[in-house]
Amino acid sequence: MDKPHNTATPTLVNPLEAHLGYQLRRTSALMMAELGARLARTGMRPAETAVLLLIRANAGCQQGAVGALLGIKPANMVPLAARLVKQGLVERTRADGRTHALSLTRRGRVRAAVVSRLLDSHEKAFQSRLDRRAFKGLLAAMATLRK
Amino acid sequence: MDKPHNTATPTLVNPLEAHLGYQLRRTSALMMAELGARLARTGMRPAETAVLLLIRANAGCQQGAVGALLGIKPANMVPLAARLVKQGLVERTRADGRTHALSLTRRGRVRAAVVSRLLDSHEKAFQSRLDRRAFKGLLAAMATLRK
DNA sequence: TATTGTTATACTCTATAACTATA
DNA sequence: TATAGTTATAGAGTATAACAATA
Repeated sequence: MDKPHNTATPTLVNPLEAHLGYQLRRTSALMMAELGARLARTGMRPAETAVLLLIRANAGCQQGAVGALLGIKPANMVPLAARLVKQGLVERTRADGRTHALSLTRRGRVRAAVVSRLLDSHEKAFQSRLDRRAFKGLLAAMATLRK
Repeated sequence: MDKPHNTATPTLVNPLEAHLGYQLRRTSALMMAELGARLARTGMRPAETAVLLLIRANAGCQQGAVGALLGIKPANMVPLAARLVKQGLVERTRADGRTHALSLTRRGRVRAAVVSRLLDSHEKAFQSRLDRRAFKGLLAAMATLRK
């Protein structure tokens, strides 16, 4: 009974296995990593992408409204929006003295089309692992958890 | 047709609504925030909690094995484990010249019992919003997405 | 006075590269 | 030569508090 190199790592018990919070975090992290890899060649971050697509769908919207919908705090929207403006993707026009209306520039529309396709194929890669029923159930369950 | 104060924020269209990646991220963030609030009074972070409970369930395990199971890179395990040791919750014993075996100290076991209860009530608060079928379906769907 | 946006700053988690020591 | 762990550093996202300007 000698004990040689102890080559295989012993399989550990994971007490978090059946926890929603843990599984949501791991699954979300996996998808975010995959998305990040796809977005890398555009130089855009996931958060910037979300904001860009939201502005495309809501031309003239306010910065704060975008943040509220995506769960991004006003203080964190500032540098995020500034980067998009700096890249020439988003245009800010003064709506009144304290509000900025956001719209895509021509270049922003081109970029949005690109990232939209990237995002769609990313989503499809994961959705295709689930049948329609499981997919709908997953979205419904998450909506219930958030309500 | 005058335009008064434009009081209500116009409801925006969210083109990410039906995206798994987006919903997983939002739902995960919600649960993490709730967990963070519960853990606040213990002074522990979510990641530390996960490691602590994993060590409790696998006394004598290696640092690298814990990281591998939780998806934490070796470089990031170092300060995390060091903090647990520093707090007197985890004990490192030299297994061979290059491996550390991790176990809970007496104080670590007490702490683990506390955070375990906190985690259970956190989980229960969310699981109770779903019926058993939806809960099982949710876990199964996430397992499929990760496989 | 309430709302919109801003600045500054800190925290948590993650990522990479280069390194040491041991098997 | 491969493995376990480490150091240093950067990045992404989020949080809070204090503030200015405007309605």
